[in-house]
Amino acid sequence: MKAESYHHGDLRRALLDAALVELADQGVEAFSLRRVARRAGVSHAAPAHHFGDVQGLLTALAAEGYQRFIAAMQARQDAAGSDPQEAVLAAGLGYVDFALAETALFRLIHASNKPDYEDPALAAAGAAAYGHISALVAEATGCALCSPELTSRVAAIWAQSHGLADLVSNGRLTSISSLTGAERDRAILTALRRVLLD
Amino acid sequence: MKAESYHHGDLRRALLDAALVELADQGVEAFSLRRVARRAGVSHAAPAHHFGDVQGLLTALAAEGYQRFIAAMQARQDAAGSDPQEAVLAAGLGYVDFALAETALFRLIHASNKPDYEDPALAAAGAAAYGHISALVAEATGCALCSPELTSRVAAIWAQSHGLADLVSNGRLTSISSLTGAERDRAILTALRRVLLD
DNA sequence: GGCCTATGTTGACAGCGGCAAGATCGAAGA
DNA sequence: TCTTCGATCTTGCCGCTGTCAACATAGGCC
Repeated sequence: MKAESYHHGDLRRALLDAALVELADQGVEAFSLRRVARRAGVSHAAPAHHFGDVQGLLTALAAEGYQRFIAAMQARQDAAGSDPQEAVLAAGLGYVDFALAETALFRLIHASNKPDYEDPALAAAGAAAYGHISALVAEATGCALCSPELTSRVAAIWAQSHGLADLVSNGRLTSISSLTGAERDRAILTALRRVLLD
Repeated sequence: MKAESYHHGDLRRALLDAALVELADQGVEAFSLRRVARRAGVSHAAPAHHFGDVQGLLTALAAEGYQRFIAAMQARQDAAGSDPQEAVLAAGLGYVDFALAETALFRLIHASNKPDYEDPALAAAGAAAYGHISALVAEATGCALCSPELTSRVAAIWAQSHGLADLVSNGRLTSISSLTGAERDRAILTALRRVLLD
């Protein structure tokens, strides 16, 4: 992990970190691979050896994004009680947390076609996120796994969480995005609770 | 409206039309101003005289997008009965219709920061969309206009419609996006009905 | 010790958005 | 009717981008 040598040591990791900063700074739409390389202190063509092209880098970044996304939901669940229905609501709060804290990453995952979603690692990461929510809803509703009833309920909960996260992080729902902290949490919980759970 | 003359006649309109095609073809992220100009059969610098820069063009396009968006909701409402609650559900269906039929335009409006949302025309178009839904929910719930109760309910309905539209148009909710026609409508309605209206 | 491959660099290319300077046209006023 | 003037459109340039090919370096394996 030498700092100044010709070979970097862990350039792949360094590029991913730089890309996260670039993404937060510039957003998905203005993302520049050359700027990422500059941030990492490396020539503009170096990333190609690790990610192929810009799509490769964004695909890897999206896979990491899904992990952070799940972690954000899990963090709220850990803070909440063990009641299954509370867990669903907590996950919804975490969903919105993630959209607000890492908006660009959220958009990369949910509103961009730059990543390659056929990529196995990315597909797996996405499936893990779906599985996470699905399991929560299954517990809260008592629906059998893979039952039509469950998928229908998951769709409703997911859509509500996602809609809130997207609208609030974009500033489209000013009635909520103008709030902060506990007040915002309360407003989001109110909306989440409007979705029938049982 | 001469076709082959040096001066186009209505290049502004022609550019907007070409931009709609470009948007549908390439998506927001790969949108190219020069390609729009080529589509319109005009030099690459011509659009600048009508829209300033690419942001200007996309801003104008987004404003038109909002009108189409409202029209899509209205179309479903017209097909539905006059019951206020049915109207809300119909608008939700129209919301999803729009996201599926004009995905790129939907993304331009809801998940892009390329347009300038400070632009008065665009801000007005966006406010009109909010007002449209808000009025529907007010009628369906009997809440007073501008009451906190109403804004809270609007948030819930809006989020559900938006979440469904976004997830389905992105193919994230395969359980719904794999359906078509009446089957899909039914699945969406089921999810929409899970949001409490009264 | 000597090669070999992974990992870097440099330089080129076309396409992009934006700007400046020139060409063309339509219309308004002398 | 003629002329001038401003709006509209073109051409050409700039720096930026992503990608590719050719070359440099270094660490590991025989």
